[in-house]
Amino acid sequence: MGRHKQFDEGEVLDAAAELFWAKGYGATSTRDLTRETGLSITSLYHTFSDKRGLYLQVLNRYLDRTLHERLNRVEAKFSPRKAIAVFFKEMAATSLADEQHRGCMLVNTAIEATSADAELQQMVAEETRLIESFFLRCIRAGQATKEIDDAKDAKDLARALLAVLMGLRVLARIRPEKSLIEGLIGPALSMLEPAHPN
Amino acid sequence: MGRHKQFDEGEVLDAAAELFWAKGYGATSTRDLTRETGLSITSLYHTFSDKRGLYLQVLNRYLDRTLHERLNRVEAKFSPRKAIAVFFKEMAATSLADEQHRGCMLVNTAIEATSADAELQQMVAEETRLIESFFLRCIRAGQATKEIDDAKDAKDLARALLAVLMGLRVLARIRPEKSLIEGLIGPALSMLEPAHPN
DNA sequence: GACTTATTGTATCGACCGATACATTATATT
DNA sequence: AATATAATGTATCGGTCGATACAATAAGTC
Repeated sequence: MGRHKQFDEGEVLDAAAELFWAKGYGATSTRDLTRETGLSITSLYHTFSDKRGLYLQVLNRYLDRTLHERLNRVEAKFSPRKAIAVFFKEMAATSLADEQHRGCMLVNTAIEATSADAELQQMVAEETRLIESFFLRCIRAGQATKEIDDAKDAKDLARALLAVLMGLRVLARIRPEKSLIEGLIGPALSMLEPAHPN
Repeated sequence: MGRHKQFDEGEVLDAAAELFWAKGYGATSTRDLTRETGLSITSLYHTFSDKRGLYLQVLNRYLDRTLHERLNRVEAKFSPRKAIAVFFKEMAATSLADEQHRGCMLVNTAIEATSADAELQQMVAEETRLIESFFLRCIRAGQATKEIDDAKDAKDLARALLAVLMGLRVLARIRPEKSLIEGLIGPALSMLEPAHPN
């Protein structure tokens, strides 16, 4: 065998994520990446194939850490209704805590990825289906226990929640105001509430 | 005086919009713009100052035609509750009718514009406040006539509707499915409904 | 019709892009 | 220690970027 890597791959992906997340794929140059990661351009290409390969690994790492972990955790830990609420509250808190106002890397990718990169588009679309199906499972489970209004269509409810989430993440990037981001959650969650007498 | 322009400025802006809307600002080159508009690079720069100046004019024209017109029309023509519903339904129809799945140019700009262009960011933020205030006016007017649940906070309701709209436009770009885009509107509008007895 | 002024076309600038060639260095195996 | 192999550093490739210089052209004013 030969020489060992002198860097930690995870740390490099984190450093690259800083750039890709804040500036997007196109606006991040390979020079930017060498500066931020400390790696030479040769090592970058040797390890991650090319710029797009690096981006895909960065995005997958981001999704695992920011999204999948949260989805799994809240679904396992809370009642259906509560899981959705906690999910949104954590998303709001995470968004507001980011001083760079980078928004959501998935949403950013969704907007930047054109039809020229069908594979990436497909990946992003699939990820939103994952979120939608989380909402749908929670809603159906909650409807079974009357925790959630079962007069409403579960599929459409899940779709609406997905839209609220995407919107929250867009707004977090351009208008990272506590009152805006946190305020919108209440009415969104009220979609789930059973109708109550006046 | 000298020679007259040999092109219609509006047509040029429309042609440029095709590119900027579909590919974004950064991914559209000045060569692309000359090809699509038919203008020489000299005329482009002479007329619109530079690439960014052209983009700003394109965006403003887009907002006037796609957003402002619709806001003014539905608010003047329909009851508050109905105005919001028609606004969303038209947005859904417009989104689904776009075979190129370009989404919303305002949302696309919101995501692509980094803190490096504070002026553009401010412009986008201001535009979302315009939409939010439309929702807020409708909600308050609807609450006064009991057409909209007046037990809910009008500001937060408007914020939630804004998020749904942004989310709808994101989804329209990556998942332009009729059932998804149209389905999410029902639950979103149900946020406005007065609570009803079981 | 001479002159002025605005528009247009061509050719090109320096900068930066993603990517690679090639030599060098370091480490595991034998 | 010799050798094989992987990681690294430097230098640079051809291509494209946004923008401009400059000459040519056309249409207004006098």
